[in-house]
Amino acid sequence: MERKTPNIQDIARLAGVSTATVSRAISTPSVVSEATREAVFDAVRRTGYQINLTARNLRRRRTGAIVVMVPDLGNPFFSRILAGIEHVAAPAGFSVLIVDTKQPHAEEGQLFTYLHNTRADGLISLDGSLPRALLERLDGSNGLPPIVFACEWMAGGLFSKVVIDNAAGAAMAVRHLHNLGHRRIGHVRGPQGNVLTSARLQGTRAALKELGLQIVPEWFFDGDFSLQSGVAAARAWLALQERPTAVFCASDQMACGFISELSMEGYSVPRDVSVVGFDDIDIARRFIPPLTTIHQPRNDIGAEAAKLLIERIGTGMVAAPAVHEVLPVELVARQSSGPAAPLVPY
Amino acid sequence: MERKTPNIQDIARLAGVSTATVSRAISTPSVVSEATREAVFDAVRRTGYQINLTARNLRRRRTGAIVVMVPDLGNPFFSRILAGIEHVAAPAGFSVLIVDTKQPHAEEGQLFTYLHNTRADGLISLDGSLPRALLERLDGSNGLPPIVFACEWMAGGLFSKVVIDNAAGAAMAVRHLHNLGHRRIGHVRGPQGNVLTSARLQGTRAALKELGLQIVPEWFFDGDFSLQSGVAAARAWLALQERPTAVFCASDQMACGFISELSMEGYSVPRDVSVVGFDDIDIARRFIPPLTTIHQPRNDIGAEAAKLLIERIGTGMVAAPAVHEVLPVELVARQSSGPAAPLVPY
DNA sequence: AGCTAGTATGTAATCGATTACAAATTGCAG
DNA sequence: CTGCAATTTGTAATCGATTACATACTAGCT
Repeated sequence: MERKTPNIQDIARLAGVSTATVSRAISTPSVVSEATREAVFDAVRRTGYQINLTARNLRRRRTGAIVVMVPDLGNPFFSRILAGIEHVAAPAGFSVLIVDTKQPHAEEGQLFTYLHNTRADGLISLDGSLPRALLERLDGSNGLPPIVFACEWMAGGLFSKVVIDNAAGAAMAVRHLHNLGHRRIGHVRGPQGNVLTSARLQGTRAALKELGLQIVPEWFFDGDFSLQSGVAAARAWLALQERPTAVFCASDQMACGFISELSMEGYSVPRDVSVVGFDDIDIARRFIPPLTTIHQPRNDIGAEAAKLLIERIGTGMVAAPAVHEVLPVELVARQSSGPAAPLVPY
Repeated sequence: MERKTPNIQDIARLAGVSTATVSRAISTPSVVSEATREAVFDAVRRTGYQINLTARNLRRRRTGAIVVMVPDLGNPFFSRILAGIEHVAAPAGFSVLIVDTKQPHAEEGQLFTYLHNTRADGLISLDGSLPRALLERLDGSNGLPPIVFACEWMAGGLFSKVVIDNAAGAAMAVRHLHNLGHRRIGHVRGPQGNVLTSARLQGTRAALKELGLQIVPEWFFDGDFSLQSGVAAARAWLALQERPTAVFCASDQMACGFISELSMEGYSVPRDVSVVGFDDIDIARRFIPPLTTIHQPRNDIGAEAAKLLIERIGTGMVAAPAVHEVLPVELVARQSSGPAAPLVPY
């Protein structure tokens, strides 16, 4: 048994060549002669040699890793996006490093070490609320790694991003409800200050206005994308004197929480109120009733973001213009939305 | 603007000391004099110097990263476990690297490069079906990194693991149904060959036997933990002449799929059949009806696994005996399970 | 003053690869 | 047989930190 893992020197000795040749045989086989190549590969096989990536990366001035910043790892919404990222990054030779930005240890100082280019060659952020100060120092300008946002983004358009048309999605949801005959439509918002919240809110407002429907402030409920906040919205809905007959929730999780709470209180969806979600998470089609929602291609978002980032890393990340990719959304009509009840209760 | 990021030499020059002193000022501040320390820190501040982790890691012969192997990143069951791992690993100075073992690129050869110690200092696997051949070469013996399994594990007890008592959990579920008066109890299995599948199946069988209930083969449905397989099990249940009055599903996802499909066919839970799940995923408490299930402390599982691994990495990973940690599960009774109907229909 | 112990710093080797440059070898045309 | 280009290989510098060892200096004691 070896005392330690073999290194390139050991291979060189065994194959009777220099380390330079070993390196070449491994990285650019075409430039070494048939015979030497075989000798080297044979030595590699015999020893089980594995290249030391740390050393290679040091010399090549790269890390072979990309960091993904996730607002909340516990939220299943992100799982498929991560899968999409991993699906593209791994074959391209990049490891995927994940950071939960909402963890207490992820304060500005800590985050910066992740962004720094000795840790990763690039960064994908699913969190649009990273401290500005942090990012201004980044994105290629100072030799620091390129950044791509996905799902969420930062105002200003400075950074590349892969997103969906949130306003359009929201408008689709509202129009769908309108088509079903609903004229009193409410909305459960995402968390304050979130870009998705404002985009979906704005889309909702615009569609309501366009359809000539009134915008009733009491019908706009606070939320934060979580199940629990959907529950809270349902309680608020129950407390209303005049209730909207349909509610568009800015996330499926909130829609589930909303329906669940109403159901516990003896109300039924869509009989008593129609509900539309946003995201099309896995459970949506199997919720009871199955959720009408705006489908987001989560896998593709992750994959596209990774593709974009890796491209940037490859091109020496010179201050290329930011790319803004917008992926399509579609309405998936299921059973949580139905025709509006006649104006006068039967 | 600098042409490139500053390195330790630049700091040394600026502070008027040697690189050795800079290194010491940063890693072990107590051994340098007050004055020098200040000079160094000042230079660091002025330049925005960030240590090059690749170089440090090369010299220290470590990577500062741990790899987590996830059977299916798209499955939300794993999200909280990842969060638990990240929560412990990040403050301890380890980055978390994730690999989806079910991706096509994750073949044996590829996987091995992840396991190799130039990539990571240790490995947490949530996948109990890694190729044996792969693992036999690992776990400290050859200077390769230590491994901890979490949730799933590999038969043989060679590796450390953090798990729950799956058989006990299954037995709790069965006993709960028995207490409610059910005498005809079925089970939806996990995927073939999975350790969780067999443990939960075995626990189910044992409890049935202990309670003097019959074990009817037709009441044991195939599944693979997914929503869709729960749907399939529901169809199988519907097709039966003699149906069990209660079904224990080996995962919440299957339980949701099962209930959902029955509901679409006009059946209602728990009126027509009681259902118990396993895992207590986030949506469980908000499903309709809220799911009775076996609660797994997913966050803790991840955190414990990370703690264990990091400990091992710290102690130079000499062939320490494998540690097998078993975390407690508990039954959470909600509304998907109810009293058995009287033997003769009303 | 002379000696010891302790503190602070510098010199240079080292981690394990990559690669610019030089040198050696081979092939072939003239 | 000579000369030149093309191919293959080796030498040694390099990436950016850490650390063993050596050295310089200070303080305290006899």
